[in-house]
Amino acid sequence: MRIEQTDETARQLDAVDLAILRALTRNAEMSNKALAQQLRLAESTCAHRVRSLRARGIIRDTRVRVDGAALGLPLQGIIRVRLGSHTPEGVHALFDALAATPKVLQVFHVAGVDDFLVHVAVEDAEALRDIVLRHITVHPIVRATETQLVFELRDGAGMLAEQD
Amino acid sequence: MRIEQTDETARQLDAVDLAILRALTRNAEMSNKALAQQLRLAESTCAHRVRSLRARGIIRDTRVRVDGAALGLPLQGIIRVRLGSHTPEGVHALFDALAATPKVLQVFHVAGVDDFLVHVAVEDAEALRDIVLRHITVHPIVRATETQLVFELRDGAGMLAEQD
DNA sequence: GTTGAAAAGCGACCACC
DNA sequence: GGTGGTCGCTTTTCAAC
Repeated sequence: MRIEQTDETARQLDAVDLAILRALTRNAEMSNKALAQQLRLAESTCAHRVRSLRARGIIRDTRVRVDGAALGLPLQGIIRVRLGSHTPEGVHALFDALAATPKVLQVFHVAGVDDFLVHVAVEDAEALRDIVLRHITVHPIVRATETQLVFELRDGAGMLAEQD
Repeated sequence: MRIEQTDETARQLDAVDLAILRALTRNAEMSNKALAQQLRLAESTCAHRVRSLRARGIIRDTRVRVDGAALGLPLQGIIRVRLGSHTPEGVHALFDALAATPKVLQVFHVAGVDDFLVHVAVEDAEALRDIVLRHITVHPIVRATETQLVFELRDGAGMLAEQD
């Protein structure tokens, strides 16, 4: 584990903070007691650190992750969206509409070949078509879409991985 | 809220289960007591439901989300990866390597124009180039990459949204 | 910033409906 | 499947280092 901090934002995070973030990023159900034991801290110290990380906004929130298949949404897709016009109002309105669409998990507003990448979870191929036709290409601003089926989605090593 | 369940997998999830999932998907820090009050359930009933959802794998896990900018990784990108050959061993090995790369948040294995979409968080443009050159295009199986900068990433309405 | 010890709150379990 | 009560543990708080 690297101890010294290099850049200005990370300077306020020491090795203990990073260890806490690593643990809670893997499993946030862990009790404060267990976390303190693992890091060889007093329970009160550990609780204090965690509260501070939340207060500073470094820990944004805590969420459960739901199994899509168990919910009847076994299929995932990425819909690449290209626009025909790019007025700020039009782009923002579409962004809002995409994010508000049921079964949409994440919306990436990107620079590059595409304008948006829409990650969705659906029950079957027909539901996927429904989203594309009834929620995306209905917007006149959308010039073209291209849908990619997700075979598998894995978590990466993440922001807190040791450098290699 | 729709009460009746239509498809077979969701049949085992009633309106109360869905309400629990909706709440914990937004904020998993909520205490069992608060959750029970919100849903007008007895605390023991509520706890029983939540434990059952976990045991059945419908709730996969609980995680904190960390602010990338606060950690010194303010830039996000999507790297689209196309392969030159598609042997199962080669594809799997690359999948493993991508998921194990520091600063990689998610890896999508997809069908379509591309083979993988790699979502990364980095400190600056040079770090992005480093990932592409030193962790992705180094693999001989990779034919081409195309990088898209992420302007903004929003959560969608999600799997539990009411149908519209 | 860190610690240990008391007080307050919470969740696990039980018999019962 | 849902209810209310008791017990044991965890978290919070606080004075002190």
